[in-house]
Amino acid sequence: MIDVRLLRDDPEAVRASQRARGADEGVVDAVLAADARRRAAMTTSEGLRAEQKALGKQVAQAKGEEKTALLARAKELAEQARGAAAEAEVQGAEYDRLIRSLANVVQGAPPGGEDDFVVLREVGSKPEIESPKDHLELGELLGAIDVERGAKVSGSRFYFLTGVGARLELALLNLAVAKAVEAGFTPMITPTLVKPEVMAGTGFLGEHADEVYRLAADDLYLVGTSEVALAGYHADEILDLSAGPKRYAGWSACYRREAGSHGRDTRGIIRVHQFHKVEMFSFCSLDDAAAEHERLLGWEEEVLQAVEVPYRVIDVAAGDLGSSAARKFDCEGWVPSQGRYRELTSTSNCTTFQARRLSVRERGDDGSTRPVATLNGTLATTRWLVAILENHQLPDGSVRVPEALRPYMGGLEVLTPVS
RNA sequence: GGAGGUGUCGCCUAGUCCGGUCUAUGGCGCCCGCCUGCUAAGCGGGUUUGGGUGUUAAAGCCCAUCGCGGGUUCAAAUCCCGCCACCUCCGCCA
Repeated sequence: MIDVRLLRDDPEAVRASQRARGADEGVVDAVLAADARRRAAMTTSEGLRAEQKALGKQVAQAKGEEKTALLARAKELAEQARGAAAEAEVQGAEYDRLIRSLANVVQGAPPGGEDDFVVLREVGSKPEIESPKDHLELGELLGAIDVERGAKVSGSRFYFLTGVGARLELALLNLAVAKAVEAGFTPMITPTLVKPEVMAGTGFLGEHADEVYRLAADDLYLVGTSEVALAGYHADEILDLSAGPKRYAGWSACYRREAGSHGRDTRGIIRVHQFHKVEMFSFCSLDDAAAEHERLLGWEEEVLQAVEVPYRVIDVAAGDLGSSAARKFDCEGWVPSQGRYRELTSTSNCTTFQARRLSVRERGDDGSTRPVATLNGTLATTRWLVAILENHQLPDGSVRVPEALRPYMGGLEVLTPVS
């Protein structure tokens, strides 16, 4: 949810943002009109209510005939007040629906759609591999990935990580947690089922609602990332951020329906319904948010470098941002079998968009409250196994274990094919 | 799944039976001031949150807020219904 004051004071800024996203800018004026109606209805309703309360006090003290007369008047007023309150509620709900339909105001992202990203830098050198095997072939050789049985048990886009595959994922996630702890994050293991208001608060029930698994019988949602639970962690709280941002590293399973991506990335574990992720989440002051965003990106790059995967950093275009994000940087790892970069991390600055919906605030110097900024970023996911396996493969199908992961794999240096 | 209990403005707490005098009591903590070599004590004042109105900004005024949502009533912390969380016990169960 964006700041209604920004909308009133500078509607053109919001229209420009909507244009940059390729979204409907007419909503801006619809919200403004609804806001005016809402406030008018509220003033009427509150005035009547004040009158009613005053009269109520007279009723309490009056006696006999006077009381009877006042009571008659009070009943009439109560009826009017009820009507006005109902009208105010209708207008308020309409305003709420409209303002929640607005995406966050873009901040510095390049204009355009999915293909209009800007490459900020490329890091690491791509390995020279003659006819590289893809991650699934490697995974099967190593006894690390079993998609056939995944499909047997759960359907397409499910898999088992087996043996060294399971160990490799645990090693990767543990490395990520260790890095996070080193950087001062509080590690968290989060719920993966959340209430509707939390899911809505993070902005995932907007245009991407069909990506989310819902358990109708319990009215709960399966999270697509621990960002959801972490954002909700401080809902309805007033935080003290005077000592700096509150930083959490969430470890969780993530669930995605992948509706609308039929036929894309059907091979292997690039696009799956369930995976694991270590996610950074930061609550910080709005003033500090852009700098914090750079820091999150820095930590992502640190882990990518630790596992020795070549990558590039892109500044995601406005039209490809989620509704909560004002700006987003992705790190894309090199995938030799595809000869291209694929998304491995994504860090978003959601400014105050999520915090407003979830009511996460901090206290200003003057004692007033204001919404905080929230940011998130990927520190490691199951998908990284694709890049790790492929970039470190050897001609015989063995895979060199990056040094940083070895301590988490009992010192194992090379994964070798099982006979 | 069943029975009982609890939920009040940071924390503790009064009020709920019997609706209006609740503009929610008191203590602790915190903030401001006074007083006193300093500190402590003492004294006085302030201290939920959201919104509306107003303004250069503010003050002020108004509405809502006693776990959440409904209902009854001229009027609800208080009465009724539903839900949630926590505690105690019973049953069941990886």
